Amino acid sequence: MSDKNYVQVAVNLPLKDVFDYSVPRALAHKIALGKRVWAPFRNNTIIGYIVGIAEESSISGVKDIKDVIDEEALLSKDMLELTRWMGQYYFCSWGEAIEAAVSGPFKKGKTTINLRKNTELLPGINLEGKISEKILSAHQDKALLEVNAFIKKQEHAVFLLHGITASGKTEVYFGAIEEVLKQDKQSIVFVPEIALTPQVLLWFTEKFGKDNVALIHSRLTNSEKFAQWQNIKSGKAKIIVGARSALFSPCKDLGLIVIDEEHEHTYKQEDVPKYHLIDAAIKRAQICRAVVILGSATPSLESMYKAQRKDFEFIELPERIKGKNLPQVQIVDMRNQRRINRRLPVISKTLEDAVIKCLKNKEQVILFLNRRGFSTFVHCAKCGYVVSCPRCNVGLVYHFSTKELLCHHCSYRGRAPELCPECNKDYIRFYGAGTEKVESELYRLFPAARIRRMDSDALKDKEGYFEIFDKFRSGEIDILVGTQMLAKGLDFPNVTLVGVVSADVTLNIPDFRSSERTFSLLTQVAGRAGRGKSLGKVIIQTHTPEHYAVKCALTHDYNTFYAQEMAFRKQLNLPPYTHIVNVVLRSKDESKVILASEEFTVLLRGSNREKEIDIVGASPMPVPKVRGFFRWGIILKGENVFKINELLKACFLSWKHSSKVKISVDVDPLMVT
DNA sequence: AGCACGCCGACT
DNA sequence: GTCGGCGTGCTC
Repeated sequence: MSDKNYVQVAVNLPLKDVFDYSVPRALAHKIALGKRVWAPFRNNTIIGYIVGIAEESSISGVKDIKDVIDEEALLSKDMLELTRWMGQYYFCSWGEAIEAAVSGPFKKGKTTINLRKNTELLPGINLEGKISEKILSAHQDKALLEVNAFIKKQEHAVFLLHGITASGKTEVYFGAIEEVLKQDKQSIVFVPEIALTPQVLLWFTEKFGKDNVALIHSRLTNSEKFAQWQNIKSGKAKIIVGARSALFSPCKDLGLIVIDEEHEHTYKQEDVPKYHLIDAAIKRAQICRAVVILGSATPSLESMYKAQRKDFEFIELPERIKGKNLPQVQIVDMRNQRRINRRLPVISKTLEDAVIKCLKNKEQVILFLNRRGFSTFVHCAKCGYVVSCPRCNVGLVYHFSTKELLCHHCSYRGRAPELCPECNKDYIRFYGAGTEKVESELYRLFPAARIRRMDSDALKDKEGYFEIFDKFRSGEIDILVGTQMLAKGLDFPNVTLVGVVSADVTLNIPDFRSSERTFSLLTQVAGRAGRGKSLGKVIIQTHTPEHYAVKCALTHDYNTFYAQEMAFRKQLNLPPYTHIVNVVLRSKDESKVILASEEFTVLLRGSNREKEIDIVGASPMPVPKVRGFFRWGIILKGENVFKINELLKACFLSWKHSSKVKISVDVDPLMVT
């Protein structure tokens, strides 16, 4: 019998994947895959993860590991496989991917944590869980039957559940989870934002009892995370509700993954490893033969495309439940509005009248504008000077509440100049409306109404997300104005009017997905109207009423939107027909970034022998300067991410660049040009 | 990434 | 002289 003398160890550095270490005899019995070790590295000791065990090593001068940290493996075999795939797909090291999978309480080599008393999810509430028999619609019933067939077979499959707003997707999730429970397996349910977890948690605890439900998201304390982690690991918690990080829940036996609002961009992690939850969750489900349900009223083109290619099973819920009719949508062409003092009104006469009617009927109104602040454009009317961020060069936004100019890229703060810094004249003028401006207009137009603003600025003081929503639901607020955080799937039965102050904000973002974002946002926002007894109404103000994203939202027509948008993507060879890998170079020294990106582009082009990969760039990023760093990007397009990554890896190996230039790689980025 | 080494210019 | 900025190479 030969000794297990060597281990392969992954470390949290952007380096090669694994390092070999020898195992001293005294530690030999403690070695196992997925355990952490203390490893000598250069002249200090770092944490490593055992990802392989071998009888020999080709490395000369291997060092002994110093200690084995864990009694029991921290990472399961499945988790090692998942993280290895993540590293390969998202162009980071295995160790970096593992680091993302390690929960807070286990960071820095910790193995346990003192539990604080109050780690209960819903303190004071004692929910037993009542399996209430809801009568499903024919469509829901059919959907559930299809999903449960796979769950029963314990076979992996991905379902795309396209259900219009208020079509009862949740009931399908419930039914699938019940089926998984019969097998004594676990389910993970993802929601796009931490702010939504309490609501969803409540639904699930009401249904399944609070002992069966766990919660995972990044804002829990380490003590709370540890308690939840243990409940999941032991198999006690059967349903895990969570945000993105719940992907790494240490499930004993995972049978189902539900991703609600699958089109949401928050499912993409913005820092390394820059993974997309959908792809990573599908990978995890493949590994453990679990079923995945992706639910949305406006599926991402990526998911819909896969459904059409039969990579995903496709299910539709085409009707709203029990007589909740789709709201009537009306478009107001802002180009036809009468100017007042040479300015276009923020709120059109049509919208104003509709609000008045609502208030008269004691109904509630949601006004939506995806832009914070008061004035989004501050300039000198005499010489044209635009007040911009010194670190990012983008226009500063005037915030009325703080009387400050704020950079929405880097949070730079400054005072609004009284005289133009360029020509010294008293002609500084404020243009462009944000949520604060809408709020002040509302006070002017409807002095008797109870108005509240909800955006990330408003949440900073006194009231939180939930308090405002509670007050709105209980009728203490008549008009709620805010950014896209209002669009999420919450129910307000008394809301009969939803106004989109400007559909153009999202439409004009210079990104190839701006139409998709706009259509989906308009549809989601419109879905907030008419959830109660009375018919809802939606008013969309825009300067481009002829745009297909706006037109399709008008008629709730996903299929037409999909067809048009796909034609556009096909023409430009964009996702979902291809995959994009974005290489971003940044430096405080502008000439160094330009030089490096041009050099690297030449290198990439030279190595791209088969011409399989489309190389675009190098060019400055849409926001070329952020926090004083100049940014240039190279876009790589191809059908196969692994092939793009191969090319990248080869070029990185044969290229030395200035240490002043930092490089990051984003696979399947959400934003490019 | 983070650190040591070695090369240059420019200052008490 | 020597301090420090920066490119280069390496980490089992």
